[in-house]
Amino acid sequence: MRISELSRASGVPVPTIKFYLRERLLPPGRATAATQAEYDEGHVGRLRLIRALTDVGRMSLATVRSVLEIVDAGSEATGAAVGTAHESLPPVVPQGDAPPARALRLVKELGWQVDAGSASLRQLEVALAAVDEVGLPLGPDRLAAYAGAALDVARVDVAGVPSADPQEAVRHVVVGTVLYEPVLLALRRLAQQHLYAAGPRPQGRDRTGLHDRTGLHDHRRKEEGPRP
Amino acid sequence: MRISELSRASGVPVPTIKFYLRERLLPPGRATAATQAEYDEGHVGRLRLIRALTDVGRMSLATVRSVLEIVDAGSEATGAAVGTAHESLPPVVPQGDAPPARALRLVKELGWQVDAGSASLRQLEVALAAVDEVGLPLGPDRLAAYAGAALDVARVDVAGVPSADPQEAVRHVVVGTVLYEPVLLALRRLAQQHLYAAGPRPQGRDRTGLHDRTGLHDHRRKEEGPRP
DNA sequence: CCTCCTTGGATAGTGCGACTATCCAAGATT
DNA sequence: AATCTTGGATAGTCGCACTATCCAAGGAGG
Repeated sequence: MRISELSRASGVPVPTIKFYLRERLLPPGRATAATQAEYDEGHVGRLRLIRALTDVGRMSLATVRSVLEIVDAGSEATGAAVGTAHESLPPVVPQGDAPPARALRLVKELGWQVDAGSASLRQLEVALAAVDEVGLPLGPDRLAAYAGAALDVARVDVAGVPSADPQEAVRHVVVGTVLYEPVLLALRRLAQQHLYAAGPRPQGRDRTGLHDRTGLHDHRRKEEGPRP
Repeated sequence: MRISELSRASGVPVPTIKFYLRERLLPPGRATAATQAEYDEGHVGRLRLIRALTDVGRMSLATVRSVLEIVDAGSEATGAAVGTAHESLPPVVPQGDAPPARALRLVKELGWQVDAGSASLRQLEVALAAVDEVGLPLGPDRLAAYAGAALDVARVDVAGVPSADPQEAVRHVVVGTVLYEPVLLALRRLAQQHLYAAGPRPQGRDRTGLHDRTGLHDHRRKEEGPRP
C-alpha cells in the first residue's frame, strides 16, 4: 500500500506519517522506485501503537521511541524487559541524588524483590514526597491496601503475558505496562463514584457482580519486622 | 513574607511566581504598598500544590486551574465534588460522539452506580479501545481483577477522606485522586518486577510461598481502625 | 534627606515538542 | 502525453510554560 492508503488505514495524516518516518519511529517502506514505497499491515499496526502510546499513554515521542526500541530489540528475557521498560517509561525521574529511602523501606517491608536502582522506586519516592508535601495523609493502612491491590493487578498482568513467543512477550509487557494503566485508573475513579453514589455512607457493602474477592488474599497482618 | 522569601520557601523561581500570579493560579498577596505585597503560608502551600500537580500529576496549567477552582469553591458535597473533579482531570476525553458502550456495559456488569455521562467512563472507553486496537488481550478475568483492585483502592480512598471539614474533604478528594495515582502505578510496576524476580516461571503457581506471605495485605473489613 | 536595592506590575521574548506546509523532481496512471 | 501522486527535504506554525527586561514606587541604611 502507498502512503495515502496507509494514512487512510491508520487515521494518521500523511504529513505526520512523513514526520514519523523522518524521526525513525516508523520504519521506511520497501522502496519500489525512487519516489514510491510499499507499506504493509505492520506499518498500520505500528502507527496505531504510536498513537495509542501518545494519546492514551500520554507519552512524548522521545519516550515512544525508546519503548519501540525495546520492543524491536525484543529478544531480552521477559523479566529483563520489564526492568528495561520501566526505566524508559514516564514519568522519568532523573536519577535523583539521594537514594529513594522511603520507597526502599516500603518495598523491603513488603518483601518485594526489586532492583534498588529501579526508576519505579524513584517514581514512588517522588510520589510519596509529593503526597505529603501537600499534606495528604498516607498511612500504613492506605499503603498496604495500595500495595495489595498493585500486587493483585501485577499477578494478572504477569499471568497474562504470552510465554510462547519471546518477542511477543516483550511487546506485551512493555506496551501493556503503559496501556493498561489508564484502564486501571479509570476503574479506580469509577469505583470512587460508585462508592459515593451507593450511599451517603461511603463505606457501603460490596456489590461487584463479577466476583467476590473477599478471601482471595492472605489477610494476615504483617508487622514491620525489624529484621527480614 | 515578600516574594523573594516566598520563592525561597517554595523553591519556585520569582519570575514563575509572577507568572502564576498573572495566570491567577496563585492569589495575590495582601498589598502593603504600591510595590509591596505580603504573602503567607497559604501561598507556600498553594505553590507546592501547583508544583505537585504539574510535576507529579503531569497536569497542564489549564487543568491545574480548574482543579484549584473546584478546591477553592470547595463547598459542594463531597460526593458531587468527586464527579466534578473527575470531569476536569486528565486525560480529557472530549465528549465523544458515540456513547461509551463498552465501558457502560462493564460497569453495569460490575453493578457500579456511576453517572452515564462521566468523563471517567469515556476514559475507560478509549483506554479499552486503545488496548485492543494494538492487539493486547483484555479478557473478563483481567477486567475483573482490575475492577476488584480498583474497588479495594477506592474503598480506602473514600474511607480516608476527612469527614469533618467539607472544604478539606473536597481538597482531599480532588488532590488525592491525582496524587495517589502515581503511587499506585509505581507500586504496580514494582510488583511486576517483584513477581518476575521472584521466579522465572511467571505463569507458575507460587511454589515458594513467598508471595502470599509478603504483601501486607490488610483489606479485611474496611472501617475498623481509623476512626478517631 | 539621599542613595541604593528590591518589589510589583506590565510587556515581550525564548525554547521545546509536535506537528504542518511547501517544493520539487521522479515515477505512476490514464 | 498529460495529469496525478509520491518520497524526500526544508522551513514554518502553534501552544505551552516559562524567562527576561523595564520601569517607577517604595523601603532601608547612612
